[in-house]
Amino acid sequence: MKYPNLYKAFNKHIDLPIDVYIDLEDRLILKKLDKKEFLFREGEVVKYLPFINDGLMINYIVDEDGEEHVIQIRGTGLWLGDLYSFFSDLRTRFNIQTCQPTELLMINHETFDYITKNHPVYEKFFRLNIQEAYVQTLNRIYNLHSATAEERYLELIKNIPDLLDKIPHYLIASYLNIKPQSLSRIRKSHK
Amino acid sequence: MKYPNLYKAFNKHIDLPIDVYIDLEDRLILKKLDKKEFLFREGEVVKYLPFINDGLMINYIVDEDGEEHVIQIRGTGLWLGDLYSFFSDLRTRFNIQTCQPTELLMINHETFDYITKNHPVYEKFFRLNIQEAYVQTLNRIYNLHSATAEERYLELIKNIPDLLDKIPHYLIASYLNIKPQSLSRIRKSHK
DNA sequence: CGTTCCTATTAACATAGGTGAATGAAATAC
DNA sequence: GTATTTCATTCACCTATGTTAATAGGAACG
Repeated sequence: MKYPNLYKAFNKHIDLPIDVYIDLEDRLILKKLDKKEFLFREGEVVKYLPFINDGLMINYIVDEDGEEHVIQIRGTGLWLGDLYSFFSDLRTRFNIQTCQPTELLMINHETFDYITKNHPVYEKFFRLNIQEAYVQTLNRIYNLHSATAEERYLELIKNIPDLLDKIPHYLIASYLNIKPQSLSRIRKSHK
Repeated sequence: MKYPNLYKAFNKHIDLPIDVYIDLEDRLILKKLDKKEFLFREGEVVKYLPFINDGLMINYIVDEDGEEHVIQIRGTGLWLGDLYSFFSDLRTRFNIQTCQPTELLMINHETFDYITKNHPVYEKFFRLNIQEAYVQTLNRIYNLHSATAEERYLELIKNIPDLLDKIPHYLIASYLNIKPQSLSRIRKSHK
């Protein structure tokens, strides 16, 4: 087994026999990106389902004023791409970029069709995986509605204590839906 | 065919043969709720996948201060429940309530297992359906990040012009993440 | 039918967070 | 190693939205 992180990620939702896993592992596309590299950008059609085997990435959208809005921050052991673009063949709205050198394991359409056809358990996995991501984003909306900027900041660094060292503060500010100046102000009041 | 709305909803994502649809339709549980009735509440384990055949519902979470935060508003032709609770058997955080008399078509576990086993196309449908909902919530986060309260209001009434007549303004305000007083203020400036 | 409660609106005031500008530190480029 | 850009921080000031309170119209209820 070359990628235990991936195997572990599958087994969070389903019981995956080793040989069924290996059948997929042999077909994965390995991709290594440097810091600040793009996996894909707005306007492209996404051709892969990417799993972050090691690293850290963000998903952001640029608005009409050219401002970047960080929608997701995800690291090792998680998936981050655009399922919708992948499955619909429509252009994505998202920009997916690394925050540090990152190793990705990617599934293309051919492999996805092969594994779901031959091992239906994978279809179930992807359904459960998306469900979890979906509920997470609903909770994120609740968080944006019910918590102040300060509370969101404290919760974030509680969940990911070393995040401040790993990615620029202005991206964290964007994720928290505040300006870098406000993040500074909040951080100052907690020193 | 008793429920063309449902058949149409399936065919948005997949090609569903009539007989495969009928096999499901015969197993649906029909539920009629009055205005302001609950489909389920926080703390319950959700036993059904509910489709809104006719009506309007909201999903809200109550915070520690007792304040309600409307996370979703969904009407005829859409699904609204808690997939995560349904599939994980864990208690839900959500309160799902009608805003007007509503007719629901519900799938229980037995039926879900039966139809996905006998007609794999349904498994695919639910995956695609969740994906769409997931991308919608990501866009909602983007909207909360990039648009002002006023812009969110204008976009909402553009998309659902008669919403103001259908549900209390304080629920719309909550969905927009503002107070009723602010909604009044915004509405006043657009008369 | 009047009473009670709930909702929407308005206004005066308060505040969290935004804006713009200045500074220095750190990263990157040459 | 120096020059240049990028990033984090601070400050003074501003604005959108929250807060509190008062009012009034309707719906629900006995």
